[in-house]
Amino acid sequence: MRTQKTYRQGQILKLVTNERVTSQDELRRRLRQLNLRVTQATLSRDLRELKLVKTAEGYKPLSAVPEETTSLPPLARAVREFLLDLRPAQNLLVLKTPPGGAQPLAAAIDGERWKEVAGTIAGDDTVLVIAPHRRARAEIQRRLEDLIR
Amino acid sequence: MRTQKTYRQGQILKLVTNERVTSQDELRRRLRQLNLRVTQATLSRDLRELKLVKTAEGYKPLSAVPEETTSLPPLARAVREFLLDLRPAQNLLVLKTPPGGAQPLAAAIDGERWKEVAGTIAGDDTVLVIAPHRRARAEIQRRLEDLIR
DNA sequence: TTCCTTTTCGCATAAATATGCAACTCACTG
DNA sequence: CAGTGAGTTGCATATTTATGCGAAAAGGAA
Repeated sequence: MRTQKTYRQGQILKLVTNERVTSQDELRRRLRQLNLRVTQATLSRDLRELKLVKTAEGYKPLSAVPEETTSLPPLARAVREFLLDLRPAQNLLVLKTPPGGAQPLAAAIDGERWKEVAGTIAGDDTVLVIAPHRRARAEIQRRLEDLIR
Repeated sequence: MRTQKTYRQGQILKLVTNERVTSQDELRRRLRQLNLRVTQATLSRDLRELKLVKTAEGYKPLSAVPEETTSLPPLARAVREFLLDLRPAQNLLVLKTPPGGAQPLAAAIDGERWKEVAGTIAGDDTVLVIAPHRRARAEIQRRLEDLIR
């Protein structure tokens, strides 16, 4: 039966997109209800072939996700690429980057034209972000930290 | 040190997008070279927070991959949604679907206007695809099977 | 058919990942 | 300050996933 595998993988796709399946063993049990009996080992192989990945919310397709980097807004990209450390100091925020990363990161922040940012000063591996007051600094910090994830 | 975690996750992002990291333990060793010492357990938590998933090619971001379904060409979507089984018979191809799935699947195939397809007939849960000859049938079969993955 | 090659799959187990729990650190509060 | 609560981490271990290998099945060729 050549179509056995194809059929099974079709079912897997269907199951996985419709409900939350969080382990291969759970998937195995669901398939058994459809009268498909296979081992976890086979499912491990199937999932790889189908490019389904395990997430906190169950298995999901990963068809097209090569370079998310190229599709991100500039600041998000810069933060992901350069921001190594971030520390608050009153109304200031000190950002650390790898050598040479400060200028591009500062430029990206400037580019956002956030009203909370009074200005930035970039050295080689450090950016100083100046906010009018602590409250503003906290907000900037929050936004940057959100971008990291 | 509140920024410890943030810093580490920044490094993880950087590492993972630049090189191929295939296990948490490997990631742990790479981080150690940067003088970041944490256990695999912590990395497991970090990866989840960063929404990085394990793929055959290493860890990858899963930020934007909610509904691939909506962005797929119609046939690919229909195949994924409805095609349960596929069996060749000379110059014919018999496709099985869940009840009611045959019409939409057949419509999607028709929509492709493949020259190898002489025509289709759709019942309730079965589609018959008619090809001019075996060779053409094989080609259609191949394309459909490719779409499954 | 019969023989050969390729693919699929289970078994057993290795490898990798997730998590309950307790320790520790901060930031605050009374 | 002591006390409280939230957040972070390591440890130990449970749970989950991957894989080497051999058996069986499928697909072709002659």
